[in-house]
Amino acid sequence: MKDKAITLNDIASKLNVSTVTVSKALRNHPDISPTTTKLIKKVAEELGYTPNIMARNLSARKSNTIGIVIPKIAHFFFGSIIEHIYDVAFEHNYEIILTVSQENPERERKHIHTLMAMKVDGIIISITQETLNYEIFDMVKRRGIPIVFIDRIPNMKNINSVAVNDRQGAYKAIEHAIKLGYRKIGHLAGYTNINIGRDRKQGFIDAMNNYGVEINSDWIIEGGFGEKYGYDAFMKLYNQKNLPDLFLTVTYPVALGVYIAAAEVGLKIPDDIDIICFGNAEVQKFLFPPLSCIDQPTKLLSEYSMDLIMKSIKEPDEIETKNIVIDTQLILRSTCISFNKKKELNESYIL
Amino acid sequence: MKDKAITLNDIASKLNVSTVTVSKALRNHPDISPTTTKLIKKVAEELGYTPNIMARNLSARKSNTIGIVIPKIAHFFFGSIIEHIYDVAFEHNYEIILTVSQENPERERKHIHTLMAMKVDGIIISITQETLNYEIFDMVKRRGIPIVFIDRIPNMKNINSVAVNDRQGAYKAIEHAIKLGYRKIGHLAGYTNINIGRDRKQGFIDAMNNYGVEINSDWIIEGGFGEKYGYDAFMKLYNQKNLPDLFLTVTYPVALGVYIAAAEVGLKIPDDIDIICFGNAEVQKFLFPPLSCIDQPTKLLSEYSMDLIMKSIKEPDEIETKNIVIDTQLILRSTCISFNKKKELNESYIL
DNA sequence: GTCAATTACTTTATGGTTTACTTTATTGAT
DNA sequence: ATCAATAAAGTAAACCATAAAGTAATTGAC
Repeated sequence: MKDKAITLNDIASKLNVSTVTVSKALRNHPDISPTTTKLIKKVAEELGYTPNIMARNLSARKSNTIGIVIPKIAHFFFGSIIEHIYDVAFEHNYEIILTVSQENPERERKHIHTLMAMKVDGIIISITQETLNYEIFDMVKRRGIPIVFIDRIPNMKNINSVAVNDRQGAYKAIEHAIKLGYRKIGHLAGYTNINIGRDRKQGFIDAMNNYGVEINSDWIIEGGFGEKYGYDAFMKLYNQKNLPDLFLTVTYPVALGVYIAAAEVGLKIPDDIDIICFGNAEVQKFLFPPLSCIDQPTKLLSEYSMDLIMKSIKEPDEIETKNIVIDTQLILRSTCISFNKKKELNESYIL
Repeated sequence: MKDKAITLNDIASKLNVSTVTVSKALRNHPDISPTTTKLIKKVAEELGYTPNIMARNLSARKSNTIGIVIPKIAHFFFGSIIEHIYDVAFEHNYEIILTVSQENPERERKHIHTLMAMKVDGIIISITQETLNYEIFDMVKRRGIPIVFIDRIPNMKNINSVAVNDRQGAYKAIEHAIKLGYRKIGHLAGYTNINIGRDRKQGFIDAMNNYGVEINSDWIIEGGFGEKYGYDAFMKLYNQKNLPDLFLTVTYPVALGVYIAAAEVGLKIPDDIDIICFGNAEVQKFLFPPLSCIDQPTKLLSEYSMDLIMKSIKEPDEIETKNIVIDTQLILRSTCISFNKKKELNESYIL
C-alpha cells in the first residue's frame, strides 16, 4: 500500500532521458535546454518527487546543514537564541540539527561526534558549564569544520566567537547600584571556570574597586546557573545573618531562586533585599516585583553567529578568526532602582 | 592542513582486509573472529574513525532519526515538550531533527517535505493554529512514514495522537469557579478551528450548562494564542464597560496579555478581575499574583508521543491507531481561589 | 576418509545523487 | 564547404556504508 519514494531515475525513465539530465534540469543547470527543463520539472511535480537528501549530501560532500549544541532548551535564554537561529536558517535554506547537552560534557562530546558524522557544514555551540577538556574542539577544527562559539566560550586561541560584553555588563550594573548608594553588595557568581561566570565576576570586582567599595568575600558565592543554587546561596547567608543589601546574580534563574527564598523567609524585595540579574526574559516584567536586569540581546547573538558560521562555510580557507562582543544595556524595572535606609539596619529583620 | 575524514576503506587498506570486514567488525557481526574484530576496533579508534551517517542511512534505508514540527520554540509549553523529547531520544539513540513552523502552514508544509526528504523514520508534529489543509498528512501516511500528532491535532480519522483532556480540563476549572460563586465568567478562547481551542471552549460550555449558569456570548472572544490577543480582548471588553468577573484563557501567554492590560487600566487581579489559564509554566508561581492554571503534563505528552512513534517505527504494519488522552489537574495559586463581593459591583471601577 | 557444516572472510550489488568527462548535433565564421 | 565553438545531452565514476551471495579453509560426524 505504501507509495515508494520517487527517484530521479523514475522521472528519467518516464521521459527516456538520463538521470543526470533530470538532476541537472531540476537544479537549473545551463547544460539542459529550457524546454527539457520545463518538461522535467513538470513531471517531477506530477510524480511528487522529493530529492533524497541523504544521497544528495553524500554525493555533494556537503549537507547545507548547521549543527547546534546547547546546554539547555527549556530556558528563556537558549530558547530565544534557538528561535532566532532557526529563523535565519530558514531564510537561507539551511537545515538545523539541534542537540542538547543538558550541561553534561560527555553528552556534549557525543553530540559533536554525531554532528561530524552527519557531515554538518558547521557547528554553533554554547558549551556546558563544566566543559574543561577542549580536545574535541581542536579535533573539529582539524577536520576543517567551521565552528562558532556563542555566549559560553572555551578559553582557547584562534576560535570564532560571539558573546555579550559580560564584564562591562556587570560593571554597569554595579556602578549603577553604587551610585544609588549601595555599599553592601553581593554576587551570586555561578560557575567561574567558564567565561560568562568569570567575566561577570570580574566586572563586579572592577566596579567595586573602581569606586573604592569594599568587597566582602563572604558575599561572593560561586556555584551553578540554576534556581536551586540561587535559593541555597541566599539561605546560607540568611542563616548566617549575613545578607548584603543587594545581589547581582549571574543568571535569571538564579534570581528566581532568590525570589523563592526571600518569600519563604518573609523578606521583601527590593526593600529588605534588592537584586539585579543577567539576562532579560519577557516574564521578568510580570514578576513581583518586576526584575531589573542586564540585557543580553539574543537576536543579535543569533544573527552574528549565523553570519559568522555561514561566512566560514563559504570561505573555508579564511584563517583569521573573529571574536564578536556585543554591548549590553541595563533594563531597570522595580528592583535596583533606589536605596532606602531600611537596608542599612538589615540585621533587624532577623529577629 | 585539513584531516580528511577516515572511512571504512582507510581502515581496511591499512589492515589489508576488505571494507566489509571492517564494517562487520565494528558492528560486532558474528562473521568476524574476535581477534580481527578487536584489532579493527583498535585501529578504528586510533585513526579516529566516525561513520558517515549519510552513507549509512542511504544504504540502510533508515535514519534512526525522528523529525519534529512545532509551531513555536521560545514558549514554555513547546520548550518543555521538546526538552523531554530530546531526553527520550537520547536514551534510545535516536537523533532528532527539529523544525519550527512559526505558526505558518506553508512553512509547516515545507518542513514536512524536508523531513521526508531526509528520510526520517517518523514524525511528531504539533500543527499550526491555521493548518486547515490536511493533504500533506495523508501523503506522509501514504509514504508509510509513521506520524504522531501531539497536543494540536487535525480533525482526521485513523491517526495517532497524544493530547491532554482539554474539554475535561476546562470543565474542571469552570466547575471550580462556579462553586466558588462566580457567575459572570468569560472565556478567551483562542482559535477554535483547532482542537485545543475547540475542546477547551466546549468544556467551558459544558460546565456552564451543567450548572445552569448563563453564557454571555459577548464574553467569549475568539482569536489567537498569544499575549497580544489576550491584551486586545481584555481591552475591548473594558472599553465596552462589559468585563466579566473571571476569565478562563486558552493559554498562558493570553493570560499574560490580560495581566498587562489589567495593570495598564489599574484593575487588580484577582480582586477586580480574576483569571485562570491553560498551561503551567514554572514562572507562573512568580507572577503577581501567582497564576492558577490547568496543568498540561508536558513530560507525559512527550513520553507517550515518543513511545507511540517508536512503536510505529518498529511495527510498520500495525494499522490500528491510538489516541491517547491525558487527564489534567487544577493547580490553584492566587487566582481563582475565592469570590468576593467587590466584583459583583464591577461597574464601579470604570468611573 | 568422505561429505556436510561451520568459520572467516571476500566479492559484488545497491542506495540516489552529483561531478567530471565524453559524445553528438548544431551553429557560425571564413 | 570546412572547421571550431557551442549547445544539449549522455556515460562512467564517486560518495560511503550495508546486504546478499560467494569462496576457501577448517572442523566434525559416521
